[in-house]
Amino acid sequence: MDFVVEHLKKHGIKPSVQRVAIMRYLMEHCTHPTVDAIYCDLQAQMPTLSRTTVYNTLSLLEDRDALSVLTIDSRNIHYDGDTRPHAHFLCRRCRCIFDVPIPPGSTDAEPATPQGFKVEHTHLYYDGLCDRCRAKEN
Amino acid sequence: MDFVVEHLKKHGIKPSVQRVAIMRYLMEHCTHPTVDAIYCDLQAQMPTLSRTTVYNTLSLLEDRDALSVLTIDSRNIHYDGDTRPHAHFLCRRCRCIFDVPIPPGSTDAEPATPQGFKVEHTHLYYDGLCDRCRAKEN
DNA sequence: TTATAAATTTGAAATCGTTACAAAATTACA
DNA sequence: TGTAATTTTGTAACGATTTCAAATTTATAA
Repeated sequence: MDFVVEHLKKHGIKPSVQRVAIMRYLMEHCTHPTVDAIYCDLQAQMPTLSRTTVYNTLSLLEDRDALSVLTIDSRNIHYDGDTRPHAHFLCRRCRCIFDVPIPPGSTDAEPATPQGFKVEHTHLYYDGLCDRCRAKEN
Repeated sequence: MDFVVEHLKKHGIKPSVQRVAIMRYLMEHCTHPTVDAIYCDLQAQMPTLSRTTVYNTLSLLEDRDALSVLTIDSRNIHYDGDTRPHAHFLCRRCRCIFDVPIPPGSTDAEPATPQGFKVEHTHLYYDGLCDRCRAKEN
């Protein structure tokens, strides 16, 4: 079975044409796309696709933990189809988001949240300048 | 000299009445306020304060690293006058943001960013349920 | 002090991302 | 095949943020 359909089913989501297309887009692109990027790219092949459907679907995927929501960029929400643990880096100049491995030491560190708190997700974000932009900056 | 004025000067910011009021608000409240919270609260004492000034000032403070911008909540940007390293927890139910100490092990862990990248800020975010909401959830 | 320039603040209008909602289309099921 | 449930769609509304030019305040020089 298609790995995208399988992924949706595993998270209790009925695989409609639109949902599969959106989930596939997320799993096949490592660009951490915004709603708009997903909508614009997919609309080329699915002319009837609605922006609302993209919003609805991403919201559903989020609720079922089938994707990761990146809030690293204050200007736009980005989405990541790769839910395995990894950190992210946002370049403040080109505004690209890069995947970064979690530093070895910090993986095992337990969140120091107060008693009774239930941690469901952890996000490690960096920002600064990527190599290209760092060169251009001077 | 007033510690707020001092803080602004240290970051190369001319301490106007509005800037001091906004920076003071951030330093005296540990609520991680939104633009709206800052604006509404301060307007009670400063009736002529403009929303645009709050936006302008927060943007200036961010550029000069005089505050910390929290992107943990996808619905709203929050601001933190405490720039010392610490993590944050967002409750998905009450949407409160809590300060969390950085877990001992992870502090020294160097970011595993690619060669040539310049890390300027690090953010560690958790989300889930706070103790109160966890109790109510059932 | 007074005049002039520079910096800051203000409010209105525009913009942009997101949500609400009801109708249309599709899918599941009796 | 008919009916109910689910999903998708497009429009309108909403809310946060930005733009922008005028008004105000502050700094500087005569």
